[in-house]
Amino acid sequence: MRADAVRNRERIVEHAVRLFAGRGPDVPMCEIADAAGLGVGTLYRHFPDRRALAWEIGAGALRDLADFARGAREREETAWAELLAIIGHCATLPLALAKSLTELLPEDETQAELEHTVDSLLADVIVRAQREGTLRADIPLREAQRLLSTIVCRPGARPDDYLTIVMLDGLRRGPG
Amino acid sequence: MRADAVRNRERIVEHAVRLFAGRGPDVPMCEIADAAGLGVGTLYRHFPDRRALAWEIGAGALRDLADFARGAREREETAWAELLAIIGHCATLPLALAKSLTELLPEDETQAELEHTVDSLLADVIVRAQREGTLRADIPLREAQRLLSTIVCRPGARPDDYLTIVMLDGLRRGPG
Amino acid sequence: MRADAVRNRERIVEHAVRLFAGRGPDVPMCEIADAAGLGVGTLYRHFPDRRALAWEIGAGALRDLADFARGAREREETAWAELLAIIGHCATLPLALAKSLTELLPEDETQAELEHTVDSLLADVIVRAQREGTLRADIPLREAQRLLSTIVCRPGARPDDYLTIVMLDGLRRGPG
Amino acid sequence: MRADAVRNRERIVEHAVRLFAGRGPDVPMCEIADAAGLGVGTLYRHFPDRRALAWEIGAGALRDLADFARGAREREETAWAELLAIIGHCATLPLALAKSLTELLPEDETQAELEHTVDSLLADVIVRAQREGTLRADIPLREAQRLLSTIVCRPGARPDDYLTIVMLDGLRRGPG
DNA sequence: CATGAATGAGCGTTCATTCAT
DNA sequence: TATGAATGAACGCTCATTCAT
Repeated sequence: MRADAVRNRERIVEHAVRLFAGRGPDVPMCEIADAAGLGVGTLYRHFPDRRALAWEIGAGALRDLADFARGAREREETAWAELLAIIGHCATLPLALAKSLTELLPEDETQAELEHTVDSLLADVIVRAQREGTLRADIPLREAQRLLSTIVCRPGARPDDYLTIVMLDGLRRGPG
Repeated sequence: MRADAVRNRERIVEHAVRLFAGRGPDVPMCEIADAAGLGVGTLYRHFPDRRALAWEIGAGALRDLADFARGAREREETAWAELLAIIGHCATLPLALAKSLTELLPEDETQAELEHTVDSLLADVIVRAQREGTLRADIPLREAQRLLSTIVCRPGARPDDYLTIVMLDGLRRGPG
Repeated sequence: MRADAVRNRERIVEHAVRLFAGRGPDVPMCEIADAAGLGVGTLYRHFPDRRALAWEIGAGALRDLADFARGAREREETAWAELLAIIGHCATLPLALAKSLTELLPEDETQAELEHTVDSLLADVIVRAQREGTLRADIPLREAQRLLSTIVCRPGARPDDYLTIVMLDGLRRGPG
Repeated sequence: MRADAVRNRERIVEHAVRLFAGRGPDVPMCEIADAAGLGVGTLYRHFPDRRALAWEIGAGALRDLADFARGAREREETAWAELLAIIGHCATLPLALAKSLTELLPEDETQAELEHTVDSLLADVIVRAQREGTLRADIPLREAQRLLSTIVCRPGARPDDYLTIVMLDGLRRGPG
């Protein structure tokens, strides 16, 4: 792929993220193209339809998250610390956006696989944190996953906002 | 207003709630009309545009919430119990929907006033719960409001789901 | 017909004239009804459709014009004076409106007959004026009719405005 | 702009003139598009709404008129001859149409300017014709302008029809 | 490969007309 | 008889997508 084609693709994603976030999931495709300084045709060459573009954004975030989660395992001492790191990192990703975009659009193979990978990685940290006694153990894995993903996919989530703090306080150790 | 017109109006709102919730804020107006077994014209006679319909739904939920909050104050012994009751009641209202709908649409007088009423009522419970020592006091009022509204406006929020439980555990008494 | 029904009918025509004139031939029927302080149903009881209402207005003006033209013949000494009187009277009728309304709508029996009556009366004055030597005779009857009707059906026509004056100067006696 | 796009634009205007003239200012936009052998979308790409299309037509006529009036000044010997030439030329322009279209639609900057230009050019010829003694001088400039524009913006105006002839006879020299 | 013109299905909305109340 | 609620066809306009240049 030619260097400028790569640059174009990146420009598109970049501006799409900005516009989707700022103006909702219905921004006209041609505004995205305009913002990226390209013709619509070029946009459609890179992404065959709106779905593809949306998913590119979602996939990017999920890939990034998966990478980070793998790295965290090596960097951090405890599973709890991993969890904190992951939550912190999530705030830097357009997860709320990714969620709203992928919710709208029907699933496919790759999508399912990537989401599954992320789920597994999270499940892994959760289980280990519960085993090491830092994460309360009275919550079923499935529910813990949903809970964390809800927290982390809020629009405007920050790693140190009150909701996150309170939730972590509620999650630490256990209800006793 | 004629009896059947009232019934029609109710049918419209009812089906609109269902469809907005199930298919997002962009459901075609004519599908809403169809679902209610009416012509589009009838829908538009009752609600001059999509905004009006959306706001009817949002306003309905907020009014209900405000009524309930006032009632809770008389029924419950402690502010904490009030809070639990309110959160429980919220799960019966289409608040996530209301939020997503009103976010889309520009503000107006009544809207602002109603939202302000709800805010005040919530602020009131929060402050009293902090005073009585059941709600942790290290969270500024404003932030507590945002936090609660985030919890309660989640799509699919339930008064007894894990997220709510954990959050309440995190909120009770304090961080110490 | 009951007295109030007559009053209603008159009110409708009256307000229809005002609204057609002020807001063009597309004013919604229900605005006309509103303006007359009646329900649409009542309007439709009196006039089966928009055409009927439009034609009522046109017919009213034409009838009035025909009556006046007949009267003028008795009151005035010369055909030229009749012509002046008729033109003067036309300015008091909503002729421009009538024209724009009847232009839009397909012809019918009565309509044709009434228009024919008016045409005949005008033709009569024209011919007599040409005979008596006050109206230039180098204009074919048909053309003179069209010319006069154009002058007289202008929106905002006045019997003493410059266009009328100049035209009458051009018409008097002849080109020689 | 691509060559075929230019052609399309011209085709649109051309058919719009025909249809507006034949069927009034409310012809459905999609009929205009159909007549031009194009999709509605194409029509709307060239003219963002009905107003824009209407104004294109009006502006075209006014521009043409202004150009012609300037040229006439050089070509003709007397102001009266200029006037005749201008009136003759007007009959080739869709002025009645332009008038009916621009009446419907609110003013803007360019529109006002263009109309002002035309007014000035006409005023100029009128004043000079009155000075040279060929145009009767007992009509105020403003009124002469209105009078001429009424004559010339009639639907179906012809430079040699009786109304024009009579009016010119009425205007020549003076009332004496 | 990039462009942006063309397409047309689809949605929001209006309004003439009908008819239950 | 008067009313105004209901209807739905029709129109203006948008935008995803295609494809000629």
